[in-house]
Amino acid sequence: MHRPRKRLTQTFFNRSVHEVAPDLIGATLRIGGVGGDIVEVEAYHHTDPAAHSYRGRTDRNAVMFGPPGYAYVYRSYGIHWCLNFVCEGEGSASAVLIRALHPVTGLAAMRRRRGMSDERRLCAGPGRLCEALAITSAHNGLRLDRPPFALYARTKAVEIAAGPRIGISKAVEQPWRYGLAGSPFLSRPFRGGD
DNA sequence: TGCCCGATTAACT
DNA sequence: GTTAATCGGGCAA
Repeated sequence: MHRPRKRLTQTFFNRSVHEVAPDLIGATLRIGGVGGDIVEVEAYHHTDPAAHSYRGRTDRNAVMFGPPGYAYVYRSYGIHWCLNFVCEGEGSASAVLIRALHPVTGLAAMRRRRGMSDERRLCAGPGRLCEALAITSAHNGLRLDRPPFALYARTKAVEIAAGPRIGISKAVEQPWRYGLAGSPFLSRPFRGGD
């Protein structure tokens, strides 16, 4: 006998990104039944110069200005897709970037989509993760508590590492990247020994 | 309008 | 270590 895992709903996301981001480490994310456990994320608050929402609303970032608990998907470098979860109250325009997963469910589909087999690299990076889960602009603005999304709270305590975010040029020293300490599925290790 | 840069990645040397 | 792929936003003109 076991309890069903707790689904993450709007209540979970209706908090500061700096609370939600570390709480997502160890949570389970599946899209269309394919996915795994979140091992790396980054927080982007609207007052943060590195956030897309910092300079105000545009067609691209409009979902960030809506209610929490929705997916914000954007095109990166004109090539890759990146997945974010919108947080805080409507209009706060803050989100958490999902950077890496420990692949668990639907490994064959992920390997096929990625064109490679190494589990450690299937979802180790925001663009790679979206390719493995077949996330595109079609997912932008979708609710996270309904299909095709399925999100569940972590079931065990985890050791969380924090450090500077990756690939940005503003607010580079803010330690708003969070990860599962020691995980082999991170896009990059944390300094000081993940 | 034109130009530069970016929450990236894989394939190079 | 470097580079190319490729597109939306921001800003100057």
